[in-house]
Amino acid sequence: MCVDKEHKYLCAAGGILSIISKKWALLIIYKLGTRGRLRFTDFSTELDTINPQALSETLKDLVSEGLIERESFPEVPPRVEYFLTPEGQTLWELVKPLIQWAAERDYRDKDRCDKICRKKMCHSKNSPCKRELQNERKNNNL
Amino acid sequence: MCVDKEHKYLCAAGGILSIISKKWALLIIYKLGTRGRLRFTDFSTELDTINPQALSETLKDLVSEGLIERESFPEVPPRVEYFLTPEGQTLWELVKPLIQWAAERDYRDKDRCDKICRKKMCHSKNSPCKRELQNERKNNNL
DNA sequence: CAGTATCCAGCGCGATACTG
DNA sequence: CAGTATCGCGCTGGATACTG
Repeated sequence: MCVDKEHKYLCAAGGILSIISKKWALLIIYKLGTRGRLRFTDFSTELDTINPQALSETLKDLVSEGLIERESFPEVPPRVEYFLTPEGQTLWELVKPLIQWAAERDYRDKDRCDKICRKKMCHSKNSPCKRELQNERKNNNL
Repeated sequence: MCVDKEHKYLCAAGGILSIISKKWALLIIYKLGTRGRLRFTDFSTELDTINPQALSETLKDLVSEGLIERESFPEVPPRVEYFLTPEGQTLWELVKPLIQWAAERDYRDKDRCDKICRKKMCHSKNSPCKRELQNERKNNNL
């Protein structure tokens, strides 16, 4: 596998992709990078109603990738915290400028942000974008 | 839309995701970043049998994102070249360290590369990985 | 050569209900 | 609280054939 150096690089890129391309993975890393430790439900509220199923899966993936760590406290009610591993922090340092670059692009082209919002981040029922869209539609149908 | 600064950042991340998460987009940028100008069929051979349909769509997306540019020459047979725009080069500069980081991880953990290869990069019929996998299976069935 | 047209499969993800 | 179980849809991307 990964027969030559070139192909190895492609594999590596593929590996990053398989991590990053999960819809919520980068945002989870973003949140942990800026906020520090977070609990399961923190993500639910922070990430604009990601559903527990997708969240659970993505967290597991990131844990098994060694990018975040899970610490559970033997309390009632249970408490679990997630945080970046050193390796995750390294990734975060690389991802941060990427997000900043993206934010600047959006700033220069305001329509982009809206389009992206609609397409990628506003599927969830109660997201701010979704509500705005629903209002728009209402008004258009009048 | 993008109601507050935080949400704007999430949108930006979503924008990056929508670009990057296309299976072949990063690799196209990688190839253009390292090779310079490339033609349509160059990608087909460079990228281990990506199919023309997916390639065509991804290229269009990247063009409409302003990350790459398409130049067609009025010749017979037709010739078309793709290359990074300045904006695309900026992205490439940000993506490069990401890929290097990924390559180093894979180097430390050899199994990772194999797994990723299988999962993400070896779907196409004639990829080196695919052929190796088929051989493996044959041997196991003996 | 540089694509387009079609058809189809897999799965990522959303919604919802349930549990230790 | 921190998840798991189940179901279903839509989109991405693969294979193949065709065209200016």
